[in-house]
Amino acid sequence: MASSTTDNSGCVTTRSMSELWLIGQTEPCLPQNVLPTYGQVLRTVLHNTKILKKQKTISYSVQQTVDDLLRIWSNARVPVALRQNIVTKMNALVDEYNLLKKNKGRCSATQSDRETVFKNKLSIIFDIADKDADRMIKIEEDRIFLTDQRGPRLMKMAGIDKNLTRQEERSRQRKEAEYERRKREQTRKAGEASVTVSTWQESGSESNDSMDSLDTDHDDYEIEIPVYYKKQVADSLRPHENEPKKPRILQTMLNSSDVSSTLDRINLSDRKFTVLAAAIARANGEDVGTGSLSRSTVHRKRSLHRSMIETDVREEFRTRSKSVAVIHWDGKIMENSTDKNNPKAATDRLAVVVSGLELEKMLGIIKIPSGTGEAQAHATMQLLLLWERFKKAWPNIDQTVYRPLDDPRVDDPSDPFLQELKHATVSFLQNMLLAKSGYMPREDYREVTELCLLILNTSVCDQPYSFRAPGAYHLARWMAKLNYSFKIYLFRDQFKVTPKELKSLREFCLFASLIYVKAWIAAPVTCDAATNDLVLFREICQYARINKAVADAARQKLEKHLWYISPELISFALFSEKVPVSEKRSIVRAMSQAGDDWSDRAIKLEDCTDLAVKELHALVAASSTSALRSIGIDISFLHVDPETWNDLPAYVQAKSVIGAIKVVNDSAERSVALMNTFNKSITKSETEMQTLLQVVEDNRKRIPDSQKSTLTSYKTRGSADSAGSSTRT
DNA sequence: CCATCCGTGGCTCTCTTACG
DNA sequence: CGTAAGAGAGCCACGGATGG
Repeated sequence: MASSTTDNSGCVTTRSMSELWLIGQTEPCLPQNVLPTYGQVLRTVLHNTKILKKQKTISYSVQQTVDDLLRIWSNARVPVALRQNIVTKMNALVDEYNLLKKNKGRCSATQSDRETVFKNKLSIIFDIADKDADRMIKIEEDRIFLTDQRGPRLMKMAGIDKNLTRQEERSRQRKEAEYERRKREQTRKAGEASVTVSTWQESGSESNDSMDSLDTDHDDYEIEIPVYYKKQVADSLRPHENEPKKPRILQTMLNSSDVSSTLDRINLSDRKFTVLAAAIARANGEDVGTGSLSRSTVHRKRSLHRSMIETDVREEFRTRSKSVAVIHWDGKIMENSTDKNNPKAATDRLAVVVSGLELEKMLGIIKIPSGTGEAQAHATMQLLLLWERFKKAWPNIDQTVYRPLDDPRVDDPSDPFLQELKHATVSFLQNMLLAKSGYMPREDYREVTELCLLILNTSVCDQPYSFRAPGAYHLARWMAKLNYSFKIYLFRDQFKVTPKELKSLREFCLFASLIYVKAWIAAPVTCDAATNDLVLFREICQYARINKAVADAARQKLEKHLWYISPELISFALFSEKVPVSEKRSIVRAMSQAGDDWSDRAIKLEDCTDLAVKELHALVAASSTSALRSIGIDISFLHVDPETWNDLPAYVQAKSVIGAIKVVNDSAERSVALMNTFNKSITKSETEMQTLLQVVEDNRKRIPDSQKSTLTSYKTRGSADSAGSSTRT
């Protein structure tokens, strides 16, 4: 606010000055649309005497206030008591207040009781109605109004509702402040004018006269102004020469998208930056009052810059040369901070990242909108609660005593399906563990593998397996879910779980250990993805015999994720070791029959019917060949028999290209971590969140560390900086 | 005169801390 | 150990200021 705190004298008052003990801010006049309360009357009386300091006595002020009061009551058409009685009543009020104030230092119970009583009294009506008023009032509406004013005090005159009155009250206060400001501004301008005159006429007396005529109150501030303007006038005589460069760091900071993006990156709130900006500007010798600086301004500017940077980043990404790129995604359950209706609900966030040659770009982090996503999020959240319990119980659990899966269905001799699965899984996982450790993408994969083997009652190594303590669940959602469930299930004897929980845990572990883990672990191998997915799909269909509900749910889920057997990617199967040569021949034949038509795009496999009995070559479509060609692979080997492909350099090279495409989600997981950091800060709106994440990613990329060399040389984004500031000036 | 900008108040929510 | 209070956050609406 412009009213400076240095003005301790004169007509300008500060809030702290007009603050009175126990009753708050003084009021220059009574409220016009209600019947005033004790508090309002007292505040007005004291305003006239204490604040204005016009040498008005208490009794004079009381008289004035009584007049005002009578006018208001007559507006309300309520008959009032005799004037003399009102004056007496008001004097008594002032006396009571003064007496109370005199003893305010005392800490006795009596005093505090008195204060409370008095405080309560402040908010009730200062009743000056005639004692027969109720009988005398003819209009029913007026009677209701008086009754209301004596009680809840909700009504206002002329039927104005409460909100409107509050607005009016605000508006009135604004007008008052504005009036004071304008008065000072006039004084200041008068000072300026007079100085100009005085420099011309070499006479200072006139300026004093003009100021006197304008305002009788002088203070330091008003006196200083002419000096300043004298300097200005003096400077204007020789312009562009000695003019001190006005520091404009405030504007520059606000208009710099670089500053804005850095703020986003370091997760600084609007308000904090507002304070910081003021401090910086002041350190730079700039008057904060001249520029625009408020939390709202900062908020708007940041929002603006965010969207600008985002469009910039997107445009840059769109126009850059395209090469082979892969989409990664990774999900995590987190609290849905951008949903206003239900902020505590869990949602499934899916980070989508595209990576390729010298390129890694986060496309966005989306909410999974589908019902299954929500249901899954809900389920996982439930599991998290269980997990929390388990974590607490962990220290008391004997790690050497665990019980593997003991479901009778596995050993059912009438149905060998599960047993076959078990054998396949165990041998697969053991191979996996024995294979060169480099194959394990990450440690948590290994853990899941080992847990799975334990579930299937297979020893992992000679010595007793040492379990990891349950950690934070910052893992990818499936990984986490597998991890929790396996561990809890293994120690189900030592950890209290409800029968219902146990049942669902068993179902989950059965399915996961026999089918899911195998597919999950094998998923990173690009070349085998197609055939793996197909096998997985078949297994799930067969699993319906064991548990139809689980199988159906899994199949529905999988049907949405069958990218690798979509027409465009099915050709990757040509490079798989797992696909028999005969099948490869069929695929090639199908490809040559289907032609090479890029226009028929099909990223997603639409038709899932009969998938369980289809072979890979049945999924080939027109875009299969062209997709292969489009990523820069020499497809000449297609004309040769698959038997001899491994001898062809073109094939070997193509295979390495395909194999190099990462299916593992490191980058996506980084993005998830990013999302996690900003989940509950800076913004609450979804679109802002998206732009924010883009901005932060961009900033992190441009400024990877805080070394001086980095800081001095990083490329700033957005040339609109200077344009922005110039338009403002 | 109108469009746009700016600052403030107010709302709701979360997180921390002090207190009983 | 639970709870109330307070601080701090984002965001929206509103009204005044301002500049073309």
